[in-house]
Amino acid sequence: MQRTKIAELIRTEPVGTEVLVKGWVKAFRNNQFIALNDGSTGSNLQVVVDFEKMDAAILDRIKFGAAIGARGTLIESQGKGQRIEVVASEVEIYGDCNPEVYPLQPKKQTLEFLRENAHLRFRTATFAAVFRVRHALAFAIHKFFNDRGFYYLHTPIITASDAEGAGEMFRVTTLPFDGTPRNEAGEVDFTQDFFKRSTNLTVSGQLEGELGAMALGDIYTFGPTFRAENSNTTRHLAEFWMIEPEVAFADLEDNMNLAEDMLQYVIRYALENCADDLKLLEDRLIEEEKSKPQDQRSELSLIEKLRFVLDNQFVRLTYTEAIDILKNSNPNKKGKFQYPVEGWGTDLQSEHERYLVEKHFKKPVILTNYPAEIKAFYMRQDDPKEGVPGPTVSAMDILFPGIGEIVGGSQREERYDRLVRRMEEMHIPAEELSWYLDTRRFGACPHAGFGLGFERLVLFITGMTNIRDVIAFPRYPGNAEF
RNA sequence: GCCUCAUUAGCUCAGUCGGUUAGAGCGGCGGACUGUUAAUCCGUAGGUCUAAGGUUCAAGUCCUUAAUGAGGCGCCA
Repeated sequence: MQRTKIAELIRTEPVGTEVLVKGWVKAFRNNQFIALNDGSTGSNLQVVVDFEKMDAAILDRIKFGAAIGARGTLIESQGKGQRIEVVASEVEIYGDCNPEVYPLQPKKQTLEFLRENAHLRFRTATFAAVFRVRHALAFAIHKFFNDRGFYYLHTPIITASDAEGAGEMFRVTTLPFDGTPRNEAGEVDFTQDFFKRSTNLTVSGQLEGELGAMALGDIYTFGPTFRAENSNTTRHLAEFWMIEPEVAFADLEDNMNLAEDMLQYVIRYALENCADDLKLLEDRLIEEEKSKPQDQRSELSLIEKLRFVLDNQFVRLTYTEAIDILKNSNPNKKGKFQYPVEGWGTDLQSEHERYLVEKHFKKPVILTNYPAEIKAFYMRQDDPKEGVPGPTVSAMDILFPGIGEIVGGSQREERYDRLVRRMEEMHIPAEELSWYLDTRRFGACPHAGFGLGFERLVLFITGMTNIRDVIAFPRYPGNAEF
């Protein structure tokens, strides 16, 4: 007999038919009622067994966590709390689960405990919901770009370019640590390495992405990204997934529109396709915040927050405008900022970004036209503008409440001379990036793109608070478990 | 990397001013009940108080160092 998934049964409710269901025991109440979950939905299916007729040896093996199959008739539930249930005529045990040694318990477990048992945490309702939503978001991103005529470009994971300055890199090598080959100058001789040169894991697919965009028009990447920064926060991972669209014949305005459309599209997709899981995550968040003082709780529920992002345009303002707002803000005047906002030209601290997003505007904010000094070499140099103290670039950062920077992007500097001059100023070796500069020598065009931290998006949409809880097996300083 | 806080039963936590035998809930185990919904009821076992050193007549409690975890900051997506 063909097994039916629980999500299918709940959707179609084929009352009166014989069904076979397979899943894991989430509860066994009253020696009679099995709550069965197979991962197809957060909802459990109630399987009713007749303990007087059932083999006692089987009955005894129906434990929390055990994998079982149950065959029987699907009926309208005789009890409250669910619409349908299966009256089992036969129960088969596939895998026992000894409660004396099984780390999980049918109770609330802390996220910290589950993080240490990441190999088992998919089995909890919260994490199953997180990973179903994560899947839906990944799918929605591909759908969004595909429907708009973007091509999914796989940029390399191993890269020889060390010139981006996007962060510390993980070295990739097959050279031995003991007796590492040296050249005459005493330096490590990378000509003997696998690639005959020094290589690292990628910190960004952008430069390669730009190459694709110069022929395919609109491309995006969606792949693993590695940063060897010693970052210990709830927003950073050493291995994370990044989405990087790159669009030919586009300027900063187009770039902002694309990013805002994409974020709203995937949030709408999640609301429409993950309603049950989002409700579960919303309830979890409410429960978690009960232990917090009133003023630290969220003003909006999770689903309200997501709808709010859909219903409101993101605020767009320049760095220069943001500095003015911050300078004149109450916390700045009263000395409440740890880093007082004094002048134009320094980077914003996360407390400043939080103030703008969470207190001043209370909605997502796109900050643009940052000082050139604090941004990457490839960003397009703006024309001087009245009231702006120094040179700026066509950069944009999208700031989300609770997350901070979720998107960072820019219009790219397509003018060869200006790009090369900027690289010289920033001591970036042009010869190493000659392939990149070729895009500016042959058929250059205005273009723009951005990077979206996928886990930060998942974090925002699931209402989880630690990025280590929205990726299956998080990698961060001191931890590469599982 | 810096700052703050934490570490007591399988899990979540309480433990008073340093003072006799370290407690609770959940979970486990045994039993009862049998239309339950975190099932309920009765009984029961379970502890190197993170580690090492120190102060003291006496340390879960005070001090030092370390490990691990959490949160904040920096770096950023």
